[in-house]
Amino acid sequence: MGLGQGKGMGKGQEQGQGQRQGQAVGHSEPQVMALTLREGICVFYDLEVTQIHVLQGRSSESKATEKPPDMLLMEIDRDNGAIAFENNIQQLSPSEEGEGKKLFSTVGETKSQSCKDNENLSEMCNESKELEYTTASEQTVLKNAKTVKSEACVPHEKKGTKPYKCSECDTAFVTKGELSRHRRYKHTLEKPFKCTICEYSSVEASKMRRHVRSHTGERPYPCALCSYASKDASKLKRHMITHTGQKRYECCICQARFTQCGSMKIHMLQKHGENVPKHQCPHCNTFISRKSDLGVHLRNLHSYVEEAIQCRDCEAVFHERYTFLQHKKTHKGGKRFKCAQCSYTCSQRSKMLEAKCLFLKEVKVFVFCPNYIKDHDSPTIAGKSLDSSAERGMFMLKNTMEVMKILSQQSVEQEEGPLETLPLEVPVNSSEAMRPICSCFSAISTTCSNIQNVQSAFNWSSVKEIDFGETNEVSLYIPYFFCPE
DNA sequence: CTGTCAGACGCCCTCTGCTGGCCAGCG
DNA sequence: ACGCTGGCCAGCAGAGGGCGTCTGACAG
Ligand SMILES: [Zn+2]
Ligand SMILES: [Zn+2]
Ligand SMILES: [Zn+2]
Ligand SMILES: [Zn+2]
Ligand SMILES: [Zn+2]
Repeated sequence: MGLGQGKGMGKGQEQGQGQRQGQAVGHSEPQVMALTLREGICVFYDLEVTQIHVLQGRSSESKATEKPPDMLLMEIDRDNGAIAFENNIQQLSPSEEGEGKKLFSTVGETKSQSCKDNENLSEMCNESKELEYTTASEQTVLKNAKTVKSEACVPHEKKGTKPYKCSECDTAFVTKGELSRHRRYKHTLEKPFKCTICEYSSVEASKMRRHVRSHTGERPYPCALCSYASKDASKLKRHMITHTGQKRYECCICQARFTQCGSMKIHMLQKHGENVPKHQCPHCNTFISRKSDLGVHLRNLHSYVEEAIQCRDCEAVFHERYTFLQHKKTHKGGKRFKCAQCSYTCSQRSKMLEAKCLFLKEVKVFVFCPNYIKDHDSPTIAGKSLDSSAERGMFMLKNTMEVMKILSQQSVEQEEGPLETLPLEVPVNSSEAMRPICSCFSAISTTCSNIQNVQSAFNWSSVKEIDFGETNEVSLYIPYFFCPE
């Protein structure tokens, strides 16, 4: 028990001293999520920096800035509990932060503040020290008093007990070993322990042992209450909280409670933030607040579907759900099927079939990327000159589809070597990767009511006359409409 | 015996991504 | 009206960083 007490207390002190906010972990983005409430302004670290797009707010001052979005300003509107995010901020100095009030709390700490309840005694003792940094009126306390820095706030620490001071960041340690370990973590980045299976390396041997379990799947820490087993002890401890139903983290604005700190941070960002960056889908114009949800979106709507999706209203076939849904909309309302030979129109292929006004013809086309078209006034395939304007139109038609980049890359590689600027997300030279082309084209083709329109709109008249036979040809099905008569 | 040191252990933290329930919008 | 769908959301676990403390070996 003495151990536990000492540990908890030491931890609080250390983290107060460590003061990672300003120095920001050095090798990675600032990760500390402490919010410091000071004159209504909070510094909000640790926003996702991988986000793709920043939504423009209603106010035009949310202009693009060179500043990396590793931290944003968050202004609390006390009246409505909103937090406004801005891009330009000035960072509070650590001492300023120390004077601030923390916006985060844990339920346990709130209880320990009142110094009663049946909290684990040692825990209370550990946490009680943190109380002096908080006023009862404040809603929140940051776990472990993370932002508290000055030594005045660490009364048990005597000067001189940490004689080993880091020359690069002023952090002090009790032993030389701690200092050298700290230097490896923060400054030299020396990682003597290398994994033989992957590229991972670590500062400490124990970290390597822990890492190796991710390869072996070994789970030495079984839960006594369920079938779960963990790879390390702290994961099991975290898991056990799920059996108690305890929600240690509380949102200071709406008092919603959460099981994990990260959940609360996401909540605060998404629920109480304004101008919060969103993720834009690279394939469509959808903006999604969470990166993981964008992943779901990509899997559900933009992934290749092995089993072809057949449109009920026409011959179009799709391997991507999103394209299919877009296509379906074209059947809505308007009479998209028009006989090229008479005035008959209808909205569904089936009706056209009933009227014996539809048949489909297969044509083949080539695909080029914009760079290729740009660099080749007269692209050739199999020695045959192509109508560049027609091909250009062809490409422009398809340029929005990511998969076109794949094909484009393929065609460029054949003639010019790799193209460095186009990202690849599915394997090049994969026949599967080529299939969605049909879906793409089908979606586009629905904008034209007949082949004449298609030809005039995209200047395709020459396309179907070309003698094909190269690898990057694509079969398309163009609807022809005519009356049997 | 005592101090020092390296290695080991354990804790706490963050970031990340998946999952399934919820719910509003839409056909 | 109703079922479906897809974004929103909290729960949760995997992986890893950083550091306080313990422990055993060893030198003085
Ligand atoms: Zn340092
Ligand atoms: Zn490895
Ligand atoms: Zn369990
Ligand atoms: Zn809230
Ligand atoms: Zn999309």
